[in-house]
Amino acid sequence: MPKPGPRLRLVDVAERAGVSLATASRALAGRDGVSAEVADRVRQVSQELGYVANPYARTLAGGASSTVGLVVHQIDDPYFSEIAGGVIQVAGEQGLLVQICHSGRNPEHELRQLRHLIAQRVGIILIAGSGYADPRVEAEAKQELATFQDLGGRVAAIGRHFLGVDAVLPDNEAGGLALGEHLLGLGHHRIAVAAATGGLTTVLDRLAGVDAALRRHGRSLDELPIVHSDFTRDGGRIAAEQILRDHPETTAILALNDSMAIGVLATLRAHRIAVPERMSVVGFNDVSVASDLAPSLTTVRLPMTDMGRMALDLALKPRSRRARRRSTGHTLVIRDSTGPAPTR
Amino acid sequence: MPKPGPRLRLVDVAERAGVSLATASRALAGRDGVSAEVADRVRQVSQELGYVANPYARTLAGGASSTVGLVVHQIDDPYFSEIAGGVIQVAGEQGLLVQICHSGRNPEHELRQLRHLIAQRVGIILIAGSGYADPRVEAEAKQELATFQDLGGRVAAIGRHFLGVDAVLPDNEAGGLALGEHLLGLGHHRIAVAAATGGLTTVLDRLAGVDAALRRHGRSLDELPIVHSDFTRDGGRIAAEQILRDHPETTAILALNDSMAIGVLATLRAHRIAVPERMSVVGFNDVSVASDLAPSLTTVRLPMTDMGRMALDLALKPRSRRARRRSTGHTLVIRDSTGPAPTR
DNA sequence: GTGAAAGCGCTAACAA
DNA sequence: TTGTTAGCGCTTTCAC
Repeated sequence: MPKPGPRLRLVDVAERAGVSLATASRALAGRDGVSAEVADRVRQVSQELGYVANPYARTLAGGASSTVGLVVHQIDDPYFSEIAGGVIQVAGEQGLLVQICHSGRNPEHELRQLRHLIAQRVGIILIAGSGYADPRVEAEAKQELATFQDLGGRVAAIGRHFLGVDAVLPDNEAGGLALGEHLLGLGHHRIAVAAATGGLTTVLDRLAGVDAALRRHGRSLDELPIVHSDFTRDGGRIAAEQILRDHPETTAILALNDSMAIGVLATLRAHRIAVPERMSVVGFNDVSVASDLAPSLTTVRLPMTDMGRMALDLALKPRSRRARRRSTGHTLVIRDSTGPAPTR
Repeated sequence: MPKPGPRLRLVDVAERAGVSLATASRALAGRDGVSAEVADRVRQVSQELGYVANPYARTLAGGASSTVGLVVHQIDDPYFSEIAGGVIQVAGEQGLLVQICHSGRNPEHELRQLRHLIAQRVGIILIAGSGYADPRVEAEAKQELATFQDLGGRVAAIGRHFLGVDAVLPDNEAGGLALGEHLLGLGHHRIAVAAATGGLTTVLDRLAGVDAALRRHGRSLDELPIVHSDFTRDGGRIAAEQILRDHPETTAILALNDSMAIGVLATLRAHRIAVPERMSVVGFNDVSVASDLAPSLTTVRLPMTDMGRMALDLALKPRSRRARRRSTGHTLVIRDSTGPAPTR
């Protein structure tokens, strides 16, 4: 592995500006104890020379770590890549670097990544993706993050409530409610749910929303077939096959995210089942391709890019006594994959 | 921004193992000059204590930088997020960190990002996305990367030939040829091309392939309408609108990437033009949704995830005298968006 | 307001 | 084979 070469150092800037190392450092850090003119001159010179501080030296000397660690399940899942896009935007504006690593939807692996990031002394950790309903699974990560924060690190979560850190929380329950109401409003009584594994809070929250909608109509989630699979297209395919086999009377499939909905649509197409004439389908998230599918997908829009931005914004604020929570809002986007329940 | 807290240091490990700092350093780095037993004991102790080296101190002291800088146009473009997925996989296996930044399809911004990464002392730079046909545009980046390499950095490009560095090169020309042959074989004579801006080598290479196919049939690219737009869905929409307006006799649209093809399909759907009965459409890349569109998209598959892996693999090898080139291979994937040219 | 000097934790010469 | 020591480039006391 390569070694860094000789480059512009702060002394060079200081020399050119005719000040001491310490003054130059203060000026560039924007700390006070430097006269305005001197500070300006230093910044000017630094600009001209194209000086960029060596982050290793800076961090080692007890300065700020300017790197953000972002933990996602899988970067090539559009949900996460859009979030990452938002994070990278803000980071770019702030001159921060973003390190991305995969947790692979696996709590143990996630914990390893977390520890690695902490050992690497990142300044900020952003952790995205559903949390686990079982508090024991979250406990270690929570502990690790708490220690990290006590040592001065900053943390924000995206889509997890039980980590004891600042969090951006998608409107999962409200979104589930909106989808449920939408399908019920179209006259669907035989609704099946394509869900991910039950241990995820995202799944539980979205289901709770659906349940709330059903209860408004004097029904409940218990009556619906819920097939548990993965939050992926393949998961959607598997769930759809099972629904078609075990619950042929179904007129609407509610997939708990868009990836699953895409898998559901593919399966229905393979079975030559008309959407929405014979079967309505809804997803969740509104990833960018949702509008380009055929039929285009009715779904709940979450502002993924903004969620990434919000998370980093939160983490850039000083830590507060209590963990902050930011709700994302949501929008029901009605497209062509849903229609009135077929009349028999 | 936070400061790192007090943590385990190498001296602590050395002390516990009853050796000096230097010996401990050597033992953990796996360098020789340490007896096997001592080395083992040090590693043992380090393990037990859960010691992880401080990368800032390590790098500052002239050690290896273990971070990889990955420059992509836009991480939430599936082409790039799949590449990033491959890079992150390999990096995870090697214990490397991946820093991702956006160039935003803008040579100047890309140059800034490059300089920033270099200033940040990353050890490896991976640069993905089409290069520019104008050598002057590439010149600065090329120069910057050459200097970086001379200082011991490693670089690999994905999809760019003119950077003078190791490169993973997608089969753009051969893929273009395959698509051209496919459409001509279906009897299409009125083919229009939805291309991105002409300054990109990817565009030129793919067009060259199409031209080669045409020439085999006694024709040439000059006869075809080529609409230049962006490598995005919106770009595809704009191009399709223009093609429909100016070249209504067209029976096949060849989009130079899948994003554009998706935009083209959306536009055709809006115009109620049947695909493939009245119009065939092809894309390029085979992003994962291509198979889930309706109609599913005929396209050329590039192994994006592998391309990411290959690029990092290349960069991890020692630099060779001449820049290496790895071709990716490609596969024509025929799906439902192409059919025989309509007979009049 | 400014400068001199002491580290931060590590690697790599240089000694032993 | 092992230990000692001088930096790497920066931030931050502590003097002035």
